[in-house]
Amino acid sequence: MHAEGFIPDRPSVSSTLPVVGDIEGIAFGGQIHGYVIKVGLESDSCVVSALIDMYGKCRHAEEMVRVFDEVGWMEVGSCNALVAGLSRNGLVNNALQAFREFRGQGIDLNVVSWTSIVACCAQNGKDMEALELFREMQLVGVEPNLVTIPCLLPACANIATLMHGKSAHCFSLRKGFSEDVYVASALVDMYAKCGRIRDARTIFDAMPSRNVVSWNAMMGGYAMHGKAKDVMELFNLMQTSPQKPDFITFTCVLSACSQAGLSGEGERYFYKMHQEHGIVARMEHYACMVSLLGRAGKLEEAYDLIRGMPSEADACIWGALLSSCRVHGNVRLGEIAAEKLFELEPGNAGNYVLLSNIYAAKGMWDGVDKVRDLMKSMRVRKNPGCSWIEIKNKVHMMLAGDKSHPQMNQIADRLEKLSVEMKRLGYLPSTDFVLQDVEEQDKEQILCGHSEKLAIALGLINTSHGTPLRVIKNLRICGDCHVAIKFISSFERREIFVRDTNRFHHFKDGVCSCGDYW
DNA sequence: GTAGGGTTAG
Repeated sequence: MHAEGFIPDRPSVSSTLPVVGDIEGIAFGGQIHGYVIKVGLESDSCVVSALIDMYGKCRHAEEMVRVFDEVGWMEVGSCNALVAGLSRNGLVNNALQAFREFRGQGIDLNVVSWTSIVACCAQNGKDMEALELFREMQLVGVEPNLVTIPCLLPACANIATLMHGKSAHCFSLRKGFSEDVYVASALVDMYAKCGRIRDARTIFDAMPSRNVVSWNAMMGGYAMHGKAKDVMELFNLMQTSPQKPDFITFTCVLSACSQAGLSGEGERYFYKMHQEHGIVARMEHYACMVSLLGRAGKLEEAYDLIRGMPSEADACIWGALLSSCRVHGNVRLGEIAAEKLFELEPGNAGNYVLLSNIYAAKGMWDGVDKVRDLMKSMRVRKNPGCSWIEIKNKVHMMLAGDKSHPQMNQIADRLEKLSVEMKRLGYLPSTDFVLQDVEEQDKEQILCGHSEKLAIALGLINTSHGTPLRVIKNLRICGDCHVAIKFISSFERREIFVRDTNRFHHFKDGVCSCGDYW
């Protein structure tokens, strides 16, 4: 425009800035900001919103806030841009604080404002807050729209609250939103993560149009449920559709192969990804491949792959190697991986726990002690285990060792009876999974207090015979609990789904869908 | 003719 002698005005500036933000071109964005001041557009509301958006997208949060503060007045558009910008920069608490302030100031917040804050919470691990704000927006008379729903659904999916997810689904059906590709893709994801993989597929099949996210959500769901065959079938079906797979599609395919132990298949996909689809392998793909080879027992090959990588391996990759070493009891490579991980993420307790489990499985107690001392000196504490179960539309949260649940006496009774029955059938408590420095008999007690066992006992007490139980855990499932739940699924004749940080374990008739490798 | 909110993995 400049070259041709035109003078950019308000609309030209307002429509150029978001593009600058999208490509993170702060140098150009700063120039436009200078131009805005020069020609006196700095108090135009559209221009201000666009500037805030641009600085937010370019990760210049301080400058973003400065622009907002300097205007001297508040208007809903720039407030919305600020909340979104804070959220995008991971400043959740600031976003929540700003939002409360806007409400206090009597700003007339609209559906965009409320959707932004719901999205902010859902994207930053504040799932309960997202649900609460969604309820509140309706209480104050702001009607959720087509965009609000896919912002809310990931929160339902994260904490697996089928009740809230279903209610958002019903809302979408009533409002005619359910065929929107964003809404439907988010529904597929939500149902899959709530353990309802078949419902997810029903939604997927009914979609009038699908984009790559829809396909990925469905394949990711199958992968999480350990259904590698379905992932590959869907991948083939996708080839006949107009949608091209992207790098996420391949993480789904590769992780599915890894879960199912299909190392040959996985290696072929890894090759095809580059050769036939022109997708360059990222860290995530290497992590899948390491896990794929490692879980198949090819630990040396996995280590070779890491050493042959074009760039330094990240924590996900070393973590995949360490997990595989835990599965196959490889102390040497486990120590190598752990050393890297202690360097890359010294505060991550999970890595110490894995290494300790490797030592414990080999009876190397001095190793176990060494890890415990290291954790002490690094001031790393094991995250408390936490499990949820939804029973009759109420979510119950159980913390490891917590005795505060109102039905605690019944839970303890039930666990005692389960323990007797399991031992009769040959269960031996695996006290190796207890990392604390306590007496052997106390270890068994600690295992009984694991959150997943508490949640399952609660579910058994409060649901009728034969009802499937669905439990979500914040950490990887404990090895002793995994054994115990297999027994329970068998003699209680219950299907039990446990979603841990990685995947679903579907226990039925004494076996688990993961085939005991995870 | 202009700004501000959207789903997927590891």
